Amino acid sequence: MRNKSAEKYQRILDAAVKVFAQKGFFQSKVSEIAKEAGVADGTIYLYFKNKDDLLISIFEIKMQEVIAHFRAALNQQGDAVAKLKHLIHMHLEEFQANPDLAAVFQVELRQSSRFMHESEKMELKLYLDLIGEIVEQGQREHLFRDELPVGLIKRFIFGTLDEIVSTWVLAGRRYDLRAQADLVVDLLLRGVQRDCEVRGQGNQQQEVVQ
Amino acid sequence: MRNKSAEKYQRILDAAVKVFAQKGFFQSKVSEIAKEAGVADGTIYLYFKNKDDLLISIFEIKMQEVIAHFRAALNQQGDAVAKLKHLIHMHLEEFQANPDLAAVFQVELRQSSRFMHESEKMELKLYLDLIGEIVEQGQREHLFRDELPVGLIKRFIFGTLDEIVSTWVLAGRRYDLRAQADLVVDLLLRGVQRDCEVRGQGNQQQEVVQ
Amino acid sequence: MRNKSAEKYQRILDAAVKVFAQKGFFQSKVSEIAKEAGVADGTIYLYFKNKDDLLISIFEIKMQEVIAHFRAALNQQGDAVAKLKHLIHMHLEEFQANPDLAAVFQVELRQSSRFMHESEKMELKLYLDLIGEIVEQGQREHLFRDELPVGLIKRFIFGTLDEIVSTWVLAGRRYDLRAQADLVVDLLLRGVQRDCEVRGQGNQQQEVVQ
Amino acid sequence: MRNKSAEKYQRILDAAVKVFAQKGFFQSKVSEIAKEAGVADGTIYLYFKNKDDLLISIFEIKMQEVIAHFRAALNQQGDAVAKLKHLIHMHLEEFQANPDLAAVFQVELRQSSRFMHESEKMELKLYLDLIGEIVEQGQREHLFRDELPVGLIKRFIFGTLDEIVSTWVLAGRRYDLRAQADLVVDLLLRGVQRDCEVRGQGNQQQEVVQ
DNA sequence: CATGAATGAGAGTTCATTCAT
DNA sequence: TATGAATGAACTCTCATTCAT
Repeated sequence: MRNKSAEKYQRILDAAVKVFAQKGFFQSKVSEIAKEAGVADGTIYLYFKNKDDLLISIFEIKMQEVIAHFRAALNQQGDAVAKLKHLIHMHLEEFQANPDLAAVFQVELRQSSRFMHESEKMELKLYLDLIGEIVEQGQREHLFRDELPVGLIKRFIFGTLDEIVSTWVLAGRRYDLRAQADLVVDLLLRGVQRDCEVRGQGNQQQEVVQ
Repeated sequence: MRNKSAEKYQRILDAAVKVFAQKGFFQSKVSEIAKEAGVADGTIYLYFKNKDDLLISIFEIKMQEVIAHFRAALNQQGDAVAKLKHLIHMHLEEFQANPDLAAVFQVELRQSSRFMHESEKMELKLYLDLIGEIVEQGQREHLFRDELPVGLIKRFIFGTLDEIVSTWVLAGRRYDLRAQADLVVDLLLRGVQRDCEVRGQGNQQQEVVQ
Repeated sequence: MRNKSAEKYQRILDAAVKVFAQKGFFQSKVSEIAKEAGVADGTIYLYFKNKDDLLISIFEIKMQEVIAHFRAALNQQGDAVAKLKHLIHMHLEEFQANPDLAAVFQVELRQSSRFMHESEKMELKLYLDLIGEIVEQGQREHLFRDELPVGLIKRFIFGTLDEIVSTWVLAGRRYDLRAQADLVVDLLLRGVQRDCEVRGQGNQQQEVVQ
Repeated sequence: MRNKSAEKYQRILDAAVKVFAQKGFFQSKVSEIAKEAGVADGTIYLYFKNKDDLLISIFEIKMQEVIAHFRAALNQQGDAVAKLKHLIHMHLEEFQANPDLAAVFQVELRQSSRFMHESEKMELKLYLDLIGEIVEQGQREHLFRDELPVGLIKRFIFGTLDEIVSTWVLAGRRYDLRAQADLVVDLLLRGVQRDCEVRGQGNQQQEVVQ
């Protein structure tokens, strides 16, 4: 029972990701998602409150998974610079590997009035916290500029990553997102690292947007 | 005649900005916009093809105005660093001064499938070009790192600004956007300037996000 | 399930016949038909593509029924003259018995641009074929003038019947349509029968139009 | 003034015939007719009460012209048989020469609820009267069967002509309508003429529908 | 738990008609 | 008379949600 339920819940969620990614939130019909998931329309309402809830749930579930996964991986890393590098790589790789999810996160999710206008987004805060912890560690380790407020820096880092992914999604996900990872690392570190230790890391450069 | 028409077109456009900003694109009813503009529902269709066209037109018209205005202002500035600083300030001030417009640009516009999926967005390209010109000038003047591809840098700059504004909009436009200008200037310049000339500009810091 | 669906389909079809007959196609609202059928507006769209399709379907379904019914009845008759007489009687009786259907066929159906302009009307062709077969049989039996082209004669017969019914409908269906049957038989037979065998059949006469 | 007005009235009427014929009554927009006539939308309402009135007026005006014209021409003819033959020829030639008018009369006019449902149609009665007079003359001259009621015979004649024209219009006006005139004359005369004088007129036959 | 037929509120859009100029 | 911008009532169709089976 448990498992069957959980499996159907998952199937609906995956179908929703796929359909939302393809058609956009408002263009997606509940009946399409149902068909994609191989269930009846009404069944969806046994697992989710409504269409909006379906979208929000995608975000919440996936973010929880991602945060748990990232947090575990970061514990394997040493100093803040190493952690930040790793986070950036994982962030980009995650979306590269799940392009439909990327589309939903970067575009469709923002079409849910509930998501956009309610200030909840607990999971987003948790992700920002994850970044914030790295920044704080970096400042404690005297690797990061400590005159910068953490609240701003974590948003700066997240914002850059978010923008990179959005641009990639809107450009049709045609180029290799991971290839930009090192460059992004370079740019972000230049912004946040203390002066002495920076200079002369990345001069890598490959595939370029247009 | 001319003026009356133009004035009504403007009134509808402004009403649409206001209503879209308040309610979101899909939640906004054409009849609400009509009422806000003080015209009949049908009148809107004398000036715009449909609801989608209304949204797209807001973007196009406003971008054209902004680009013309910014370009003129930038011509008053000297080197690329001065120009970039000024652009950043203008960008943030513009949205600060027109918060409804900011909401439409950063959130609602992305809800128009036509806007998101059609690769047009000519005006957006023109704005990126404007940034690109500054970057190229900076590289010619040996002020900006020339090993970085212009296409990426201009997106990096735009992306950061875009994200800053989006964050502000989504946070309820409660803090002073312009106050972040100098910090953003600092962060972005650190990323793009050549090593020697950077260091030790901004350590300013004021109002902070949350 | 089967039956419930079929029954609802039928109910909507009958309601449409009634409303179209009363108000005319363009004056009929889908919501009126729904109310008449005792279903929700949206239900109609589960069974018919749109309002136009509803009208076309009335024609197709009813014609299929009529053609099958007529063809079976005609097989009971002997020579072409007997068959033609019987067809005329059945044609007029059918509409007399279903005055709403008559109104839809003779007036409203011609208001559907799809019906009027698309050259389909397969069922109409099938009905003309039915008449054509009688004419051909009549020519084979040397009962009908064989110098006349079948294509014209069958249209002449159908046209006369069609006109008789239209006149009756437009006159408010106030008189007895069947009473004209024998006269029509007389007139049509005079037109198509070979010279020798005609003369002196009908001198019947009763109820007269106005 | 008079003339200018009359000329504009005429222009609008002609434009309406053309547009109604092309698009059908309900698909025709008043603004299209205005453009075709080279006047402003509002101007039409100076000459006609509304869209329906425009359609009715086409019928009335044209019928008045036709009746006057036909009546004059028929006075040149001798007996009822000659007159009927001439009427049939004129009827078919008139529509052949004005195909747009034919489309409006045979199809679009029946889409005006006012035309179809109001029992007025004075002009139609006048035309039926014209035919009726021929029939009465024919009975007086002992050329036509006098056991048949005039009311029926005139409708039979009109109905046949009407059907012939309708069939031609609905078939796309692709064949020569006049070519059928003699055949129609033959068929109709067989129906209404007294037995002795008929037989052996038409064996003509040419172009045939499909 | 699952189904999917049925619901019905709701919104975008059209277009005949008006009326200030 | 003539204009044509403005009006706003009205209608078709969609689709999230429900509930009897």
